[in-house]
Amino acid sequence: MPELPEVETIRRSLETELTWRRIDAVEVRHPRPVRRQMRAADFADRLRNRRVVSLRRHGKFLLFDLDTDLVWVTHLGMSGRIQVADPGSPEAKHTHIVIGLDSGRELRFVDPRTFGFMVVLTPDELAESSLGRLGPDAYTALPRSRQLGAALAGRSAPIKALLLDQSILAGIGNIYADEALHRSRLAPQRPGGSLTNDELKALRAAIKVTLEAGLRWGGTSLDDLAYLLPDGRAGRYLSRLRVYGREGEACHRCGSEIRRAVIRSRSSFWCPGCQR
DNA sequence: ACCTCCCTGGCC
DNA sequence: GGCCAGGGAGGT
Repeated sequence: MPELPEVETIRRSLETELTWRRIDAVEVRHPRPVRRQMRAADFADRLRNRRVVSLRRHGKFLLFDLDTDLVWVTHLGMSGRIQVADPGSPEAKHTHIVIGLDSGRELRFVDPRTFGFMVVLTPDELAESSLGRLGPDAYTALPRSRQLGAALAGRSAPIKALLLDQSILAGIGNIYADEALHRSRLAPQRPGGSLTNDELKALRAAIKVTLEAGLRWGGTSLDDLAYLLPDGRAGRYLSRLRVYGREGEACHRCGSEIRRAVIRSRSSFWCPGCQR
């Protein structure tokens, strides 16, 4: 499940393949991935003959700037993958969108669960979209602990739920939220507004270190391989996870048994021994 | 601020 | 055959 480190890894690996490439052909085979396009036909019409100028990311959203003022937005959802391949090479099941490039290669959007989407937006549409309500990027614009505290002040919701709220911080998902909380020794159930200044500092530092670690290892590919790099390689952070998916195993820090609980209908893993 | 739904592959 | 994974939109 692509979170910030996975999406950033994908963005970086696409940069050489896409920058200044012209889009020659657009084939949409399944309507659902373009559901966010107000007029479905706009997707292909707005992409065709445009060049990709730059590749940006905000939270889990990929933003490809075109040589007009249009922005090609991609969200990978739960199971979305972007592949760049030679036309005619074997296609993955659930290849929903195929975009031909003037390099002779093609970009394929593959997404079994179809939670992901692609859409091409004008600046106005972009501002009005959910991207306009995104909080600061958790990696490139991580707020100081003071600002983080201000955002969490008065909130009784569990800190785990607030870390997943993209309007507070953009880019953290279920895995990195649990990992950052373990690093900061905070229990996921703690009310967001209950964190002391020292705890806020620890949390901020933990978010930074956790995202950097994820990035360094190319992100987390779970056993389902829902997330893979565009060249098909897997991220290698899975074996370094400290709590996520480790229910019943020993905490590397204190030896206690990792527990799992459902918080806001999401699995949370934490160590009752060293997270308070 | 919270709940439900969307979707398929994989596993029991 | 049924359940689980879960990001984000939309509704209340």
